[in-house]
Amino acid sequence: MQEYLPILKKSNLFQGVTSEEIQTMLTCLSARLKHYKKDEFIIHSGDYIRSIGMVVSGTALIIQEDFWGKRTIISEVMPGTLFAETYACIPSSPIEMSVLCDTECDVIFMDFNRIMNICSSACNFHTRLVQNFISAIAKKNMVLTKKMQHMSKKTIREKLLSYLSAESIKASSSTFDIPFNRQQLADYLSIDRSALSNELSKLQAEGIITYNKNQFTLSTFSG
Amino acid sequence: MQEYLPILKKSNLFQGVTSEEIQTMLTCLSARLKHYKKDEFIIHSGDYIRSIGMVVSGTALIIQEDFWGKRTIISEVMPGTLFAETYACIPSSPIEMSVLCDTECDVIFMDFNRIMNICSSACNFHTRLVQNFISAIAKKNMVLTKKMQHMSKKTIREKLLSYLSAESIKASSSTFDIPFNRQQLADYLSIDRSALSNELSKLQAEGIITYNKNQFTLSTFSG
DNA sequence: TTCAAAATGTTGTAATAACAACTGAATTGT
DNA sequence: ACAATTCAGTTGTTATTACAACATTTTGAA
Repeated sequence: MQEYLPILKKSNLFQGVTSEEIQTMLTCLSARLKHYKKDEFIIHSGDYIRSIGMVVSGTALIIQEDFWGKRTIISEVMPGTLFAETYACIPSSPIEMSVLCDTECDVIFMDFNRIMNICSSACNFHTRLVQNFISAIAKKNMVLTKKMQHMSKKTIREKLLSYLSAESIKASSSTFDIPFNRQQLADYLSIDRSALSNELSKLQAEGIITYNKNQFTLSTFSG
Repeated sequence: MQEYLPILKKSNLFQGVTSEEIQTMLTCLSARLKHYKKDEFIIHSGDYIRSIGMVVSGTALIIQEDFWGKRTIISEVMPGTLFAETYACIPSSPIEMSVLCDTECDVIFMDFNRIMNICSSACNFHTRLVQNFISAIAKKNMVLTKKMQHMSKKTIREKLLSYLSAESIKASSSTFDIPFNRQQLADYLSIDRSALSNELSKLQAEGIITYNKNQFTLSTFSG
């Protein structure tokens, strides 16, 4: 498993932990490495999850199948990223999505109970691990909540203003840069790109915002 | 603080912990009780959060103010419910919402670091507390992810089928009950109620679903 | 049982969005 | 510098949605 230490070290879970400490931890957690072929399932929808997984080589896809068998790609899992961690925290709920290898993959599994139950053998960095883990879940939570606030608005205009307002507040300035290009922003808000461009133009024409490329400015007074 | 033990006992955080154990824990966590008047702020947007709060009497509102000062109610906090817990996990991010008393409120605050750092004085139920806490955050995460999957669909029909499909899979049956009335379902999916009713009628006319009150059945073959 | 209120369904219309097709600007690689 | 490609904005058309107003059904209390 040592060959993957550089990736582990960069991961959110092991942030701030040295390579040596990681090695101790992996033993302490009885982490196990498993290899998967392309198109192989790592997790099937309906499984009860007791371990968290981290892809350390290759990429996997989180997919969901609806009642009629139609598949939707929820997200892509890159090396260093955890998956199934939410369901590992709630052992009584079966997972409602599948994890499928997009390429050959190597995955490290760590038992959730071992993560949570501080080991008696005095693994000093365990507390740090638990905090990183909680932090990762909390961050995901934050990202989802924020997105939800924009998405729950009914019109493109409202969605946009909600998003831009949040970015402005985050930047503590009425002028700020956004991290998306137009297509990405449209995807993020689940709207059409051209409709987005169109609405931005209108907002600018009405003097509510001004923008240039990815830099936006909100007007203090709209009238 | 003893007067609130019944509420604490029923809360997610202290689930499965006896009243005596809770009292020990509260001491171990140096929990403190604070009283607020109606319309008083418990948390201001921009604050850095180090404690999680639990309302034990009264109700509070989670609100957000946008760039132009327009307020939106995000949710209501009832007795026994935690708030600000996500931000407590990420001390470097200021909170982006405010918590405002809707009525007079009593709130118990517990220091996040004390929750996370297992006390040396051998408080046996601490591990349980941490697990409950993580479970609460993970559940919120699950709820948000699920809702997001429906909301990210573009048409009412797609949103509805996504929701109904998920409920069907959860129930492991093509026939199932939903926990919402029409208005609540419309609010949940951020769509208009009459448009929702209308689309349900069409789906039934096309033989894709059948329903009666809150019981729905999905058709295996749509053609 | 009867009545009022609440919940659900229906219809038409105006507003809004998606989509397609296109233009022009900006960016990139050679 | 040039061509190729990506990115952003514009326009017109069609599809979808919100909204209002009303009809019907269900519910619950008197």
